[in-house]
Amino acid sequence: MKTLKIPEATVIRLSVYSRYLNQLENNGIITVSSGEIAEGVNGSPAQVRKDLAYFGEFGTRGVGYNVKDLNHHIRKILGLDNRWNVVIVGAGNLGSALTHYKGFQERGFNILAVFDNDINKVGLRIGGVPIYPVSHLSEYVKKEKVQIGIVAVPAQYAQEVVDALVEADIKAILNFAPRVINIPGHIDFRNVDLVVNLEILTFNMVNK
Amino acid sequence: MKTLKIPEATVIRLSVYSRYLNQLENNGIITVSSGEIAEGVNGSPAQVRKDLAYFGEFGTRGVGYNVKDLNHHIRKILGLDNRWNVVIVGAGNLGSALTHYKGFQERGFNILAVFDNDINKVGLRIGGVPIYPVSHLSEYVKKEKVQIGIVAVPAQYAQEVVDALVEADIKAILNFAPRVINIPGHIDFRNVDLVVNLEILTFNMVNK
DNA sequence: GACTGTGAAGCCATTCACAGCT
DNA sequence: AGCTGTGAATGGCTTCACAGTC
Repeated sequence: MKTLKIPEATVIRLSVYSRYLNQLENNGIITVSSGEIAEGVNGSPAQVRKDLAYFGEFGTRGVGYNVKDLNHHIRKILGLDNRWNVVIVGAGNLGSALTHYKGFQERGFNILAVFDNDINKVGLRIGGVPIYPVSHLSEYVKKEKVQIGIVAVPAQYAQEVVDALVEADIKAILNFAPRVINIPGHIDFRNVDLVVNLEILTFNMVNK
Repeated sequence: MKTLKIPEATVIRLSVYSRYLNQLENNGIITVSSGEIAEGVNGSPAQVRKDLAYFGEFGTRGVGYNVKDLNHHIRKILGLDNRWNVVIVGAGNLGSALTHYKGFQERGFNILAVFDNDINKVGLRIGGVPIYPVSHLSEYVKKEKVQIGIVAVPAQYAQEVVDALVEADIKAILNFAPRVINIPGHIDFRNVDLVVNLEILTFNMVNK
């Protein structure tokens, strides 16, 4: 749809703007300026305006932005105007925590099922979400039209889990396993690497 | 120490290179070229060389890099030549998962304690790590020389927990709460935002 | 007067291409 | 011949500054 290339940093900020706008909406605030948004998210006014300008003209000169309208636009831009089906692979500590995580539901993500190979976990539920064996993963993803897979298995199993998701024609994957993953370019893929994040902190502490 | 400004992207890649070099070391591989590293981490050879060149000359022309030496250098650059004391605030699902997470210990992070206000959790242990009340947080951080705090509390408590860590003169904070945090500039601070990561994926799926 | 939208400038990171070693 | 180290070129993101609108 959009052909113009959008910086990933802009997309990240849009998500943060949206969360801030939710807050303003809850406080009954009608109008907001780029400067106020900037203050609320620790950014700059010019950045806010530039980010929004990629997608249209949402504001009124001399006035600012309508909070509700703008938030609606941003949610639509982010694809949050309808809900997404998600599965989590790995029912260990991290997988369980992600399954319980309230923030996903609130933002339009339906966590449909968790997959694990531990025979003692299969059949149980995590906060209402059923646990199935990994052998059923591909079939389930196809049948239930799951678009997003979250990988929270130990590093050595991550590639095979990703392969199974790819085979099932998943659209996007969020990977928590600390391992370089090979994946065809047409699938959206992101890593969340907990150790790397800590090591950036130690680097900064040591090099100053 | 290092005055030259290093791109954050470079630091992230160094952490990934180091993990890949561990793998090579375990496989008994002695020498590696920038091209092989690039292949192993889905990067480019020029990028690998440029990243390393910020910190010195670690390779031999015509030959490549000594795996063990290079890994040692990178770990030192990242500040991993000695261990770090870490506390986790929040003993909920996410805090528990992070406490159990094996990857931290392996890379030199000692998780000393977890803090929570739930009276039913205080006094218990998570995989051997004791849970203390949040009221003891500042005192503990000072006394035990904790350098890194991980914040895994609900969003509405995140700022006050951060304030307590700042007051205790913590050096760095990794925040998992989906909330904009205000923090003095001299403290190293990073967000890991799970929802934002999913929303980047949905943005990419919708806009193609 | 206030605030948005945007071309231009400035800044930063990545890629290129080749000189320099082994 | 092979591979590193690096200045130069390119590409991309952010900031600036102001014209346009209410």
